[in-house]
Amino acid sequence: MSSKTVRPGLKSDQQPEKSLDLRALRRTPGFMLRLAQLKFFEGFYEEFAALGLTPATYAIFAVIRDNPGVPPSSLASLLRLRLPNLIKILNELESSGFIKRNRSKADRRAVELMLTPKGAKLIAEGARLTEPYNEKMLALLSAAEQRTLLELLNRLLPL
Amino acid sequence: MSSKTVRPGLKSDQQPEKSLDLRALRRTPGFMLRLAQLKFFEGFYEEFAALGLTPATYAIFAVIRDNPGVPPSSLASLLRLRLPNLIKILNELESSGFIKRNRSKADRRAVELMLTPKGAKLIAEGARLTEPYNEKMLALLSAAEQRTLLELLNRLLPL
DNA sequence: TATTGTTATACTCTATAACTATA
DNA sequence: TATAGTTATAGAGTATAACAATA
Repeated sequence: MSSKTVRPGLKSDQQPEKSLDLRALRRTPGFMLRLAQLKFFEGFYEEFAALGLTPATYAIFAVIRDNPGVPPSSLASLLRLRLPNLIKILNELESSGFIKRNRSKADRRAVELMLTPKGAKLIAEGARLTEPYNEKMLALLSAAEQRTLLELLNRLLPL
Repeated sequence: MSSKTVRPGLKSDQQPEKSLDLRALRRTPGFMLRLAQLKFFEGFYEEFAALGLTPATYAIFAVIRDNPGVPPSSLASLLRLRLPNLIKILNELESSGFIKRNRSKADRRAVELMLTPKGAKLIAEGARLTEPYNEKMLALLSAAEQRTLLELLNRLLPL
């Protein structure tokens, strides 16, 4: 993976602001979700920097791994990426040798995405970092609470 | 507020992808948090489009309302915005007459942010939309589950 | 004509560097 | 010298329009 994808992220040395009334924002799920997502993404860049994986490429690799032959259009709608933006990422991943594009024989407009052995190796290495990464991000919650949070998010989002 | 801040968002007519193995992503909190945040932000733009409020300006207004005199630096670190990016938003809000900047008498480098009556009126109108908006976004969860989700997010994030 | 993939491109968001004025 | 605010600007993410190939 190219190293330019590794971002610095916000400095983590900033302690929570004191003596401000934040009750309104704390009761705002959308705001709290944004902060939570920032926390996870910043932690991701630190944890997976060595592999050059970003949240987007990690998800792309995982879906292709579990669904070989998935077309770009399905991948885009699933990951909530616009097709042209996904195509740009796929172009980089293909020219770097991580994925392969096959034309479908049934419908020659359609493209079937596959991991190359190099791509399969990369996502396998990434998968080994996933458990400790999630544990670090969720460390402030008990094991039961972690399961509850994940379950509530899944019910909130009809995937 | 300027109408250019109203964004279309993703089409909501896309039904969840069927017959794909998404178990890995469903067990990935970071990915689910991203989807949840997208859902809330897209819903926000629809709900608050008439007022011209964005998630960012809503949060800015709410913090200044509850903490009159708060300096831009505190606001930036609280909302996880870089100071230069916040300044650009504050410039627009001030030239539109929603906020006011005062120089601190104790330290003339410091700026104290206040809402104008026009700004106070706008966030008050926004606040009236907040309850039904949150209820719509969280409709797939029971009232108890909604409270649990919010509590878990708060514990995850030491504000 | 409609659909899949793709390119080109514009816009928004987010980042760093450098400047000012005060301390 | 250090800090708060600001400006300028570059980079990443995300949006639409238009096109080619195929159905």
